[in-house]
Amino acid sequence: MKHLLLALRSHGIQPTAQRLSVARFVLGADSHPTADDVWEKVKQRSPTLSRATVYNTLNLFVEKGLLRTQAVREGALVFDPHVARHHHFVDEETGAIYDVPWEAVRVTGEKTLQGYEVRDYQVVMRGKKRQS
Amino acid sequence: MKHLLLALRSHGIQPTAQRLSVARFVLGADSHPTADDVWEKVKQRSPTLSRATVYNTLNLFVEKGLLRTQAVREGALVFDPHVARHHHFVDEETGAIYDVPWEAVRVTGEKTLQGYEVRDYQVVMRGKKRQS
DNA sequence: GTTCGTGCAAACGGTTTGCAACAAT
DNA sequence: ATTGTTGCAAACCGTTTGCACGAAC
Repeated sequence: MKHLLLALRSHGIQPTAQRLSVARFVLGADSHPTADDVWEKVKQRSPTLSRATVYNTLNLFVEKGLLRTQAVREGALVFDPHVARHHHFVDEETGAIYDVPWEAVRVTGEKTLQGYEVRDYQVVMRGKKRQS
Repeated sequence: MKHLLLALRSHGIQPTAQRLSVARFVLGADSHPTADDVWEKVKQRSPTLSRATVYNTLNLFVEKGLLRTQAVREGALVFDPHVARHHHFVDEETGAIYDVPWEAVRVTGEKTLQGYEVRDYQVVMRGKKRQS
């Protein structure tokens, strides 16, 4: 997977075997895994990889702009490889988080809010996902 | 403060001294305190009140509909006495969370999202609060 | 005297950190 | 030789839980 290597290099991250393992899983997925989700998955292919390395690597990726964290789930941080603006839908029954395209929902009025300089925003929706 | 007593009673909560201490702080504030914030503040007036009681009390209040939790802050749950629909603004520098009235911002398109049954939503904005 | 609430300490889950071993340059 | 990376264990923070004591109906 050459593009992973390039993705890391272009963000100023030295590509090591461990970092590539983490990258392969987390940059691909459109789920919104927690750090421990990542660890569980990555362990299957690279059983010697430690939890600390996963956490350090994820934080590094966030720092370098490859990932974002989302404070959508209670109790744990989730990582999102989708760094462009988008909204979120949280299934209240399963806790699963889905990306909602930026254009699917429109927000108006945020620019004229007095007292606040809004740099970024997103709509967080909750409910039930239908069979699709 | 009679109204606190009534607020608890009307939600089916036996008013005790400890619960009233917690209620006085958390139902009034329009900050969005974490459980430990509440403990710190309440301890000043009621030094014997234990952390466990604060957590239990806050959870009880949430269960009974006096408070909501908001998954807006990373790493900790915040409590919000404002139970009606509203939006949030997070100051990126201080981490402070502000309520934004429901009517101040309008969202369109959320009803026509295919695949999702949206029961609730809010806009989460981030940026810098201006001197107001 | 039974039920409910409290306080303490221990346990817990998610995350960070200190440090020694280990590449890699 | 220096710098950066890893793995382990311990520490840490926010939260929950078990249990014995105490208050209230």
